[in-house]
Amino acid sequence: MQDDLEVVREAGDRDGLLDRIRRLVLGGDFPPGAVVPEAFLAQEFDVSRTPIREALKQLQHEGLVEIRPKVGTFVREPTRREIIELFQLKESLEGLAASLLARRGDVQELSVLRRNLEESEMASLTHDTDAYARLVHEFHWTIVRGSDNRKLVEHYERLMNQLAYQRLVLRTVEHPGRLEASTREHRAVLDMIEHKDPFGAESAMRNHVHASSREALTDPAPDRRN
Amino acid sequence: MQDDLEVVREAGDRDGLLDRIRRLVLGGDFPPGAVVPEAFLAQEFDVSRTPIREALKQLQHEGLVEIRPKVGTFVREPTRREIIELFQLKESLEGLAASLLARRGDVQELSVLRRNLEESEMASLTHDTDAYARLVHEFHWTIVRGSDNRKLVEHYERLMNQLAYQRLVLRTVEHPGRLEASTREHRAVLDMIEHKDPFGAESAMRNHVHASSREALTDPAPDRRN
DNA sequence: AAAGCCTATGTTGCATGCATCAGGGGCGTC
DNA sequence: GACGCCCCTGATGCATGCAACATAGGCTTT
Repeated sequence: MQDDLEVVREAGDRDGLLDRIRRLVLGGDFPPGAVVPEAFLAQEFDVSRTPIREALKQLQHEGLVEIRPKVGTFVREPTRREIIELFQLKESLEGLAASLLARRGDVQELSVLRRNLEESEMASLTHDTDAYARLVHEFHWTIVRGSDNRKLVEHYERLMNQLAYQRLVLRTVEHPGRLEASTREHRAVLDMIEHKDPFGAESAMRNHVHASSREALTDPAPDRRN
Repeated sequence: MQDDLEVVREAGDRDGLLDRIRRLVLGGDFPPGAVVPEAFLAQEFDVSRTPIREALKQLQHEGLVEIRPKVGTFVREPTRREIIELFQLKESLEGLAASLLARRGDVQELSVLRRNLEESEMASLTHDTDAYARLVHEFHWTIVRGSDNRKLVEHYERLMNQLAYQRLVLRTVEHPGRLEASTREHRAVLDMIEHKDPFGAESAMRNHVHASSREALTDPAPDRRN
């Protein structure tokens, strides 16, 4: 049930080098805006600069870093505007995913989602926000994977990488009352999927994402620099 | 009004090398499934293999080629299933774009779209399918760009690259009666946008994409190998 | 003749070296 | 003291060379 997506190694990806560097960047080990010298990464991963450069170029393509020619590679922090744009996309893609899953009506996914929802309610009651954030993450991913549309999964993955989801989800979860509302919305989505109502599922999911995005974009940790 | 998107050169992209190789691959100059040796491209573009490799890795990431480690780079032809998946995404993304444009109600884009629609009707009457295909292409791109959501544009671009649009659009256009129906659907979309009705615009656009995708996936040039 | 091994070849994967250039700091000038 | 010029440093961008490996084809063996 864990991230067994993308088990396939990219060509020549020395033991998943791309993934490791991506985690380094996403993990916030580097302050956003900081430079990430190729030589440092090369030494860090004990390879030459060549494969490092290839990986960095991919990360640039993914929008995670910015490579300023002849200057260096910088960790890219999405602007507020980009976050809004990404949430609009998220709403659309997850809506599609919910719709497709509802149409398929796959029992396998449904039981996973039901179980997830139960655990979420538990975490909600005990106010275990960490567990809750993790469960939300799994809930959404399960639905996206359940769409059985690999291209959708790929695009969603790119999207989520750029959103640096973890922090934002935590923000959302910390809003008073949001946690309970979120759970209700999840249940609504699951209901619609169980009723095999693609349109309703899409609508419910979009409502949910929209709501959570509004919370993610307000108050806690203002950080209005962008 | 031409593809002035992505004018910015990627870092170290020796004069748009990535774009040039992408065009080579998309242009069908290589038979799908054929190998594209790095050495050949290196000679072709008069650079060393290093920047070629970087570009090829990106193309793999875009899903346009497949790099089999230690074997070679192969032009990737989407399977029928992938085409279906991509059209589902297309429907969703263009629906979002239409919705956003309708909400913005930008006059600039509207006049472009009106003009495009007029020309389309001309091409429809004279059965100039080439011109029609080009106009359809512009119509959709104008709406996507008009969404004023750059991330959406980026994802759409990736999507369309994988769809090798040209061929499929031509297929669609060659369906009897489809050409007129397509024009009507375009008008419906534009109407909704002009009325600043996001929901209606999204719906109209999704209907249109869905219809055209159904045609694109049937009869002409069966090619059921996948 | 069929099957299996083995070598030959073409290609990739990566390390290394060098040219190039952006930016910073020091110096001189006004 | 402020401004501007110039060199210097550090990093990148790319070419090149070599090792490793997947595949094909022939050869041997049964």
